[in-house]
Amino acid sequence: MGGTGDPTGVAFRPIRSGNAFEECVERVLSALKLGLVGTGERLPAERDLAARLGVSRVTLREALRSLADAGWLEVRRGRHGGTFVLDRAPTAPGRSRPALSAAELEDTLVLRQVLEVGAVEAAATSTRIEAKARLREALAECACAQVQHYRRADSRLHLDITEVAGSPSLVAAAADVRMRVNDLLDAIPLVGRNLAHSNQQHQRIVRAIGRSQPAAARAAMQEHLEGTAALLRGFLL
Amino acid sequence: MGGTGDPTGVAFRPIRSGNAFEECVERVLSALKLGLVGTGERLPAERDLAARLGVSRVTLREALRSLADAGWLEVRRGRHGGTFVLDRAPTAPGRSRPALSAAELEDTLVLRQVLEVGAVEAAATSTRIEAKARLREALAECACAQVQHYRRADSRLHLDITEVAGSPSLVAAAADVRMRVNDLLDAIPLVGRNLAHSNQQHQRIVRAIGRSQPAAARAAMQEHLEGTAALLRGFLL
DNA sequence: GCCCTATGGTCCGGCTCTGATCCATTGGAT
DNA sequence: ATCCAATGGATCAGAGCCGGACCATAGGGC
Repeated sequence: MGGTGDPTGVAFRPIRSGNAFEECVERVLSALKLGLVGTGERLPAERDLAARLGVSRVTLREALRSLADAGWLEVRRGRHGGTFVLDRAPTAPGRSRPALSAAELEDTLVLRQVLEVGAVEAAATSTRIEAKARLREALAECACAQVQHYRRADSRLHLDITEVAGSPSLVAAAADVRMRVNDLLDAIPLVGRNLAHSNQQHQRIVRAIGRSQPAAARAAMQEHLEGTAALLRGFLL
Repeated sequence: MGGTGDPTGVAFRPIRSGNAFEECVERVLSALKLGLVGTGERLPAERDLAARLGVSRVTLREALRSLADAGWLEVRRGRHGGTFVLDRAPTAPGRSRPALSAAELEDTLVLRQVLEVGAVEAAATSTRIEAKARLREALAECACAQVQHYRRADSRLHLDITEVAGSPSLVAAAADVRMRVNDLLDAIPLVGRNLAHSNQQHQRIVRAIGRSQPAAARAAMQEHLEGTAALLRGFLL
């Protein structure tokens, strides 16, 4: 598993992961699933969003259209119109994971481990008090989140933690791997018991960051991640 | 610096970093600069490489053409033809860095810190003996590398270390940030004194990985990175 | 000497995406 | 009541890119 011995595999991997339309759907869906835009909130105007994504408005519109058709978004016209996030997540079609190899799973888990543990350590050595203050809000929202919205609040909290480290590129990488992990988690059941445990660990992590204790933050995050890692290894292998 | 408070910045970042042609040039150039294909070696055949990069052959050819014009590559036709890597690196046009902000520098350095320190720790807990054996070769090549080729050997060694961690995605991320750091390093002088020091640290790192001592590997890598980080902060700010 | 194969070199039809322009709709400001 | 501004809706010419086919070149096997 892992390296095949061919060093060029890194540089010569595919440039495009899909066409522009698919990428747009993916990105907007990420924003929804990661809790970056909440229920009822409005996405940026089509012209703005298209510019931000570096994509033509026509292409973006197709993506938004398909997400609206799928029940994720609602589009309103007029003066204060826009694209709004609906509450009801579409009924996930129980598509079983198509033969996830052990190597792919390990790839995702190792990457997440490196990114999130490293990020939380950097966050604990950071002095961004505003960003740290935001963590307490996210922590509270996560603690009182309903079960069907827990994944979203959890992801948002983790990204807010990563944000404290002060590296936008790191946040982007963490968001990507987070989406991959979430896709895997969709395939296994979510038990309430894990939620309470998870919230305790979140609290420890945020506290360690607030007190600028890198080692404690590291340890807490490592333990936290080990939980879902074991869960995934157990269910998917 | 860092987070602007807008959480959607992560998801709504540009989808394409450039056109297909530019991306191809970038990728092949990475393979050369990171030492993934050595001097005199042959790149994959155009048809293969185009398929691997997920790009049309026409587009790839334009990229190879421009790299050949720039003196990086030589193209030969016929039975055992192909695209070969030339020895002489083209004379870098002394383009001064166009106003690198402190935030951008910190972004790159934090990301590298997280990725490489995390990777070396994962590598030290890994059991990939073949990959670990490769490290000693890379270490030796790096130790006896000529000054003008040092950057390449150094990059290759670091990527080989990352490879031991067993996560292809992690290697890809590390390669990206490595290129960013190399671009920054191009702007500052390279002193021979740093090289000897660097080689000692490399040795410590590889040894710790070989002996499966994660904490020692972490510490050695952290110290190693801190050196160039301080160098960059000093010269670029 | 002939042919076969693996490579680069060239061209073309068609698809995707872009950039721009204009239209349609809504609600607030005057 | 009228106008205006901010939004989504629609269309089109052209650029960029792709997939495939074919040609050109060199070396090795027969």
